[in-house]
Amino acid sequence: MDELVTGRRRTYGPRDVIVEDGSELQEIRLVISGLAARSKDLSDGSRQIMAFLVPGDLCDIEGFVLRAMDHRITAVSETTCALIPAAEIESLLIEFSSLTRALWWSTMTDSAVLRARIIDHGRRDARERIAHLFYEMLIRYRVVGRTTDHTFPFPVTQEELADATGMTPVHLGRILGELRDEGLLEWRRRVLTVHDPAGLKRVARFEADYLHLDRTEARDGNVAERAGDLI
Amino acid sequence: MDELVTGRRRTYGPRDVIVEDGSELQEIRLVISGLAARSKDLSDGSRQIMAFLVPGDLCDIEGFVLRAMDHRITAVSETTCALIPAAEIESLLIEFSSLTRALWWSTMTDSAVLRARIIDHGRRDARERIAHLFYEMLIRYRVVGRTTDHTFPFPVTQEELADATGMTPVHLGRILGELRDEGLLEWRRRVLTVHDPAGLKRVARFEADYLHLDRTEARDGNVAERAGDLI
DNA sequence: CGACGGCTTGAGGTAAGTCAATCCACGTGG
DNA sequence: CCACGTGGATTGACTTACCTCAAGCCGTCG
Repeated sequence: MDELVTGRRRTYGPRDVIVEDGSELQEIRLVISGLAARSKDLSDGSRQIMAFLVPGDLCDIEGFVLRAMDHRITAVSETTCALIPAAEIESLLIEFSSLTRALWWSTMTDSAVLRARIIDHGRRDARERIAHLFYEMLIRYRVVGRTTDHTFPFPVTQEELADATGMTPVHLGRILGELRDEGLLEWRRRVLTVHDPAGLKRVARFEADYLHLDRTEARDGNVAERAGDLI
Repeated sequence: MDELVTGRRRTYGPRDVIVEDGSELQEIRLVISGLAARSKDLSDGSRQIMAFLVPGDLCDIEGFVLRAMDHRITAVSETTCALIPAAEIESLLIEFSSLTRALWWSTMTDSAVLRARIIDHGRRDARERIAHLFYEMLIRYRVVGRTTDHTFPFPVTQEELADATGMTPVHLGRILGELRDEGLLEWRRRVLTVHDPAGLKRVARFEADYLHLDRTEARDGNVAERAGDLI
């Protein structure tokens, strides 16, 4: 690794954007000094910082493996990064078998989902969190071909759902009742039925980018066909 | 991938533990059917589910790469997994250069930190979250050799810190004042001084396992020397 | 039939949010 | 060297989202 960081460097001032949300990358950045932050700006103007990057941390391998960044990296204080050029990385990818690449890709998307969960907990209220989780699960079940409409078995208890969304079973139950009364969904007998997907997506303030469905390197290329109406 | 899943399988009933927290792994599990959850049980009896695993998701590559799991995986409904034996995976690792392995390891520890953040947000209050973040940063700065005592430059604004801990700058400021008044720490002029590391660790309910410091495959093996007193 | 696990409903209580004023340190220019 | 402006921190009064405890309900299974 050391030999890679001897190359080109770049220094960013406080609040400078190091890697833009949505960008496709030609190089990987390694923090040499300073402090940077992974963050996501939400539609309502709030922001969630998901991680701080200290010297020695890599900024954007996910952008490289997944093709597009699903969040932004900014300098907090003055920060200098080593730029590891595309060529160096490409040579790495060549040594990967397709299985290795699939594993790599899978862990990256897992992290992306974790980041989404952090945003949920940090900057969304109970309604939004529940809606977001349900909508995400709907898409994921669709993508793996476990359902073709807006219904799927979701065999968790309210207590488990509360543990996932970081709230009390009691409060979860209340909000669930609201969503039901509003005709958005029904969740009875361990089966979830989404009556109004568009409405659910709206209350969740859902953005699908973090699932990286467009570039699925996995076995099926027909994601659009399976979940296109939801994204 | 398909050819790997033709082998041995195992089925788990609801609430069965699929992979235990802290275990070292001999095989990787792939969810074939059912629903599983990554979760962590906290000392106060509460639990945080960090992700649901649907068919096609891998359970425990992190346990394989990082050596020990930092959380637990349980079946939610009846779940069957394909067991991919160690030998298959070892053969993968052989094709990795040490650089590839370093990258791999780095993304895995990143995910672990993300999971810690989810636990923070879901199951800890403002005090605990702030304390936890500060303590984690202290350790990370120590590990990369940026400080040797309990002081380090932490040049973020209160607003940024609030965005990271998922709260309001106002509330953050109040709690910060409490921690200061209690003599735990001081954070002035962008420099953090931890007066009482043990106390801070206690209010954070900090457990170091998720940082995977024991098995650092990175360039320095002297983590214990650098941060041993904190863990 | 009763028992049990899970869901629902209700009445308070508390942590954290909102809005807004004030304060303080620092930098800049007259 | 002081006046001023600015970004960030602090303080206060009030509101709200969510929690706690506790009782009641309902479907399932023995």
